[in-house]
Amino acid sequence: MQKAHHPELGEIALTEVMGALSDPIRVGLVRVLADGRERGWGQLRAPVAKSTLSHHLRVLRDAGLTRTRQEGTRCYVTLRRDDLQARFPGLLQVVLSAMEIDDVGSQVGLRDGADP
Amino acid sequence: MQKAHHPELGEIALTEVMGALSDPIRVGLVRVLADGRERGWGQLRAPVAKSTLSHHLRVLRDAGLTRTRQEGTRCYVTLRRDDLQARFPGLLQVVLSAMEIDDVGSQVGLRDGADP
DNA sequence: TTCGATGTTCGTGAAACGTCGAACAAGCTA
DNA sequence: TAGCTTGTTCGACGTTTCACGAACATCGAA
Repeated sequence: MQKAHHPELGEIALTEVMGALSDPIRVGLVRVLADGRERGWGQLRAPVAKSTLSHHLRVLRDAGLTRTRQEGTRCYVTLRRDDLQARFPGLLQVVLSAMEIDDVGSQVGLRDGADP
Repeated sequence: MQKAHHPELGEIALTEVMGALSDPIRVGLVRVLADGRERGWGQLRAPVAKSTLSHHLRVLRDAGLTRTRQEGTRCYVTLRRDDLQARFPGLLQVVLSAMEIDDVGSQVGLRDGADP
């Protein structure tokens, strides 16, 4: 496990963000993280193999949507709300609303036992 | 040339919209159409072969972002601003702003002679 | 009717994507 | 030390995407 790359604020590209949000699993992950709380990798529940989940989290990270922090063998993920707001004002908010409207990504959630 | 399929308002899917906006050429096309005016196919200028341009316009159409109208052998394209606003309020506006910020899609424009 | 202009469709190829299981690396724990 | 847990990485596979030129269909003009 090596240190993950996170794009700087100014490096966040719109087309990458859009591409990252073009997959239901990833949209679901963003929805789960939408409340701004940090979540452990293990708390995330998605109907894919763990290698696939790792891949999707990487895409989100590379696009600048999330930040991953490592602690021992565990990882914690957060949505980069402030950075996104600074880079593309209003985008995240509106996209989160759109996710609700379309109810996309609802197959992703938190493992039982995670606090709401 | 057969009649193109346009998704209904309620059929417009967020992930498809996002996917459609994950390509610089298509973002550029949306920017060109952002003022709400109808544009002829021939007015559009993009650094790709015409078959490729046709492909991109199809992706935009299938995603519900644009509407294509046929008149004789010519096609006219418009952005479905009202439909998008109804389906995902605020999304288009915010994305258009983000396009400006990132200056993505500026390689696409109008052919000389088209009124601003 | 013949010609030219206009887009779409087809065939192709290269690249990217989503998915999986297996293998791996790194750090706790016993 | 050995073993377990956690997540990443590595092929492999099939699908999708983007790109092009060529062929085609359709309509208007000559």
